[in-house]
Amino acid sequence: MAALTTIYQRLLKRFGPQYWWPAQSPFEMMVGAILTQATNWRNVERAVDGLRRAGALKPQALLALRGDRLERLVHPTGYFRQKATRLRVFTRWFMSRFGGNPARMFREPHEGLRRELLAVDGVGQETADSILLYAGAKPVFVVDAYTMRVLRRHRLSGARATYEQVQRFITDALPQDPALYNEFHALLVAVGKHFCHRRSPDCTRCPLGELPHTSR
DNA sequence: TGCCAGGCCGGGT
DNA sequence: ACCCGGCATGGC
Repeated sequence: MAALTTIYQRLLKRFGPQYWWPAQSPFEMMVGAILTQATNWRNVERAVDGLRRAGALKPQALLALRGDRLERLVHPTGYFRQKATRLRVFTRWFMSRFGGNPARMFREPHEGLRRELLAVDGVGQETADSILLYAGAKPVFVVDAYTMRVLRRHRLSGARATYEQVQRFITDALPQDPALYNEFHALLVAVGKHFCHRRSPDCTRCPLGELPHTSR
């Protein structure tokens, strides 16, 4: 079976570097991480652009928005009431815990920081790990729906594998390198977007096609 | 037209 | 420890 590093190299050759996370600041990245939950990235871009035009991509500015204004700004991402609330809850935590200062936040060891993030309402494992890797450059691998599907369909993980199991499988097989984790996860999303959807899996032209795969 | 998108939470088994 | 329903808009 092909090692993960082989898959990584194959994907990099096929898709090229992905330059993740597409954000201009750590706070913008963290906002995007919440907005992209179960949502097309296209819609997130619209919302982030709106927030930028409103000058709300700074913690205190976001918190100064009226509730209904914030809801309208995040409206294109769906779940707009939940997400407006989650953004405010997260930002309040970020302000009170770290003074809204990302450098101070990521000075923390990532294990403890992960636990704190998970305690924030609206931040689950993927969102927490995304923030640690893509805003904080911590050596934490992000597992998402595409990661699960791609690995499953190529029989690199079991059908019932959990988030933690997949995460450990990957981090145990690769050097502990944030830049590598960054690129690999982004590439898994790229290949997933092209070839690995929930239904009607078109794995035949997948760059990993030499590997055996199932339709789930 | 329906199905899906870079999840998370709370309640039930 | 899972499993499910709710949350909601925009694109192809």
